[in-house]
Amino acid sequence: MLMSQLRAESGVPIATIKYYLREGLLPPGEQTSATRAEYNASHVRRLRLIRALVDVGRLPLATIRKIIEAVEDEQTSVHQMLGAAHYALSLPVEPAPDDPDWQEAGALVDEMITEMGWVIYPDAPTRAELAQTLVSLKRLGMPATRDDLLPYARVADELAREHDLRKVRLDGPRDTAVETLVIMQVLYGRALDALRRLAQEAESARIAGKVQAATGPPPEGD
Amino acid sequence: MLMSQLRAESGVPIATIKYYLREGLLPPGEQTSATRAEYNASHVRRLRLIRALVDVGRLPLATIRKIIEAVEDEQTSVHQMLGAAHYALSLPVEPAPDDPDWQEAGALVDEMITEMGWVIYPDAPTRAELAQTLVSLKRLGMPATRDDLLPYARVADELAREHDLRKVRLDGPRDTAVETLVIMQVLYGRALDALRRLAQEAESARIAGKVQAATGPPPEGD
DNA sequence: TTTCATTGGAGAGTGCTACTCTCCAATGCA
DNA sequence: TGCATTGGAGAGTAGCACTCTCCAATGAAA
Repeated sequence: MLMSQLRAESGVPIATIKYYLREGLLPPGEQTSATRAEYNASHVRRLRLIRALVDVGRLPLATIRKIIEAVEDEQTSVHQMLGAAHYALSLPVEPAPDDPDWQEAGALVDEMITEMGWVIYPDAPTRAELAQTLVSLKRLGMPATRDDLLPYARVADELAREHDLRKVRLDGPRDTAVETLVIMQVLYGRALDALRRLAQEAESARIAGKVQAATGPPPEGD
Repeated sequence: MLMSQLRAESGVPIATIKYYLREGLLPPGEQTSATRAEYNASHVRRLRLIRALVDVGRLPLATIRKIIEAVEDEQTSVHQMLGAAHYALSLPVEPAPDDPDWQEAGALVDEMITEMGWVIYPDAPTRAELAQTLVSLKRLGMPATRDDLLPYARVADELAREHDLRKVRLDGPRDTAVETLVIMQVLYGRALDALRRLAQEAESARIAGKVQAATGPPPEGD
């Protein structure tokens, strides 16, 4: 498959494909002559993954590249790749160990992890990310208590056990496993986000008893 | 409160405050002379809201502005404001009515909404956003069925009913209600995202029976 | 009363991301 | 032989979110 066919299959413009090649997001094709390279179905698949993570998942290319690098490093196990993917997906947070709010938030996160019986790497960046979110909530005058947080944790646990990880074939090919996992995390995350909005809208309409007022578009859209 | 004090209270640099004023994200202070304006606690609160939505929620300023405009329009009811906020929060999606994948996804979304007993405005952009996510999943070779989706919908419904909206005082002041709602949607959304990652990590570690390998940092961080 | 740092405001400039465009020589199909 | 296509490199662009510079008016301090 030549680049123009890759473009046709994936829908991604050639200039963008060239850019992804340069950035290392897409592995080079097999060079058949000085001006020809052969691409295959894995390239199409990779392009579709990138586009889904960019368009739907709103992930920056730097994050996608980190995930792809982990996938392509033959040294890492499937579980290390999962760790690397989670590492890449968490927002960078600078811890403020002197801030009492930060300490309190960290303690709450740890307490909740214990309560849920989760075994988590102590330095997992996701811990810090969650703590940061709790700090923000407190600053906004809406501190989250243990009881506020636990329902969300239980729901996350249920979804991870019963659904997210059920789709991932951990014994299958390495790249497929992490790809599936990232897709479950990111795209189902987006779906869950949208579903929460739909549920909120429905519930708000129910409370208000008047549907149209609750759901009309704003005065001016774009 | 002068601008320099507003800066001290909120932690936001003066140049940025000025920028937010220009962009209409922050209402002007009360002008007391040609070179002096008085700010108050509502300005501090607004700045904290903006920073939380930017830093934690990763929302673009354009989205935040739309939400703020809805809040500040005295004409709209609390429920219209909720609609406007959801409208602003949904990713822009261009529908492809000719695409069979799109039609199938839309049908699945409608079926699920009916199944959940939700009453949703027919043109709600969140519908289209969810449909778009389903199309992406299909393109990636992981089509979501009714049974894949319903558990997530049930979870969203439970959280909206039992937690998200419980915190919102719909009978209270307009601005507070929408602010609370947006915070619940966006910040708890981030928290849920992080919790799902923690739960996945814990579950993956449980399956693998080896914690360290699953959670170590990637070969090179930044 | 005279400094002189501060203030509000406007405009231009910056850094980053994610492309997108232009150019070019080598190639390979017609 | 002719000429569009290809791969590759570099520069250019658009949008976003600031950030910097400048300025005259001001008001607190000396």
